[in-house]
Amino acid sequence: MEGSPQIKECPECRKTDLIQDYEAGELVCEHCGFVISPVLLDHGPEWRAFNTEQREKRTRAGAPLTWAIHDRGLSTIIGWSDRDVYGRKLKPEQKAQVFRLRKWHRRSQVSGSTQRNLAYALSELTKVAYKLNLPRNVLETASMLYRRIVRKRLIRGRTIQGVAAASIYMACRQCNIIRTLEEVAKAANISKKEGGRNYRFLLRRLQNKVPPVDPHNHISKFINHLSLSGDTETLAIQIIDLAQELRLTSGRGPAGIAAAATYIASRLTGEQRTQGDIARTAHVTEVTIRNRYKELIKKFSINVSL
DNA sequence: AAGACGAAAGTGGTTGA
DNA sequence: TCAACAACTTTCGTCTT
Repeated sequence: MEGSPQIKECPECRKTDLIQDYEAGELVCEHCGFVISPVLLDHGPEWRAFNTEQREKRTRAGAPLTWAIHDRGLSTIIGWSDRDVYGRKLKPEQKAQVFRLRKWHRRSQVSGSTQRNLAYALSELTKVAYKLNLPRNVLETASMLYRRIVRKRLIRGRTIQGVAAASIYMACRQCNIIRTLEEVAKAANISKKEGGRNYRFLLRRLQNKVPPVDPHNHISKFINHLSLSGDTETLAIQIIDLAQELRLTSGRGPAGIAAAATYIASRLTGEQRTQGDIARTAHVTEVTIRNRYKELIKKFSINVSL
């Protein structure tokens, strides 16, 4: 994997208050809001330490443990050079022994069809997560899900790509990272339809409780994309709060609600964006935004002259 | 001329008999 | 398995700014 150079300061305002926004998959300057890089990779360990004691306890040698590699990243590899630890050449009989060891070591690592399947699937998960700029914990969650699916023998009759995409999507939902089914399906090279089918299947069989998408989670993404101000964001969030209180959100697509709230907020703060612009970032149509926001302003009776 | 509006027909999925 | 249904989309002609 090619390494991206570590960016330390904002190219816009030269400040170093950079924030890693994993939800949007972006590196953002806290000072001026400049989005430095839309591609963000998490190279950190899988744990976090909040004080020195925890740091000491958790720090350890070796790569972080991960669910995303079939043996959890715990492998030790037998080296290929025929020399011992002191760099001396091995005797012929030792050489033969090491050769046999290597052979069986390699065979034992990925053994059996389930293991091979798992290894392939987990690399597939990693690829998809990488394409979608997902944070580490989503990939870990997806990998865990996939392991459960394999254990329950639910793969039969389904493609690895399909199940992998569904796992990723479910993991996103559980971690409150907003990615549409369409985005995930595209990254996994399958159709939205197939992704949806697999996802529903998993939902039924795993009996996972997946919280419905909260419209709030969409807002910051929309605001960023449309380069709107914090005021507008606050306002949009308030609008959604109100809408939820008035029970205007149930049964409606959360993206549509969030888009409508963003639209109203943008008009109220005078930072107008067209319905078309918002529709494109929200992946809904103008008509849906219109329907939602008509409903909203009717019930709100805050008939600000929009 | 661009954007907003709304009617009408179509789509894909859910539900309940 | 099928029909009814709700939410959403697509398309298109009209109105508003």
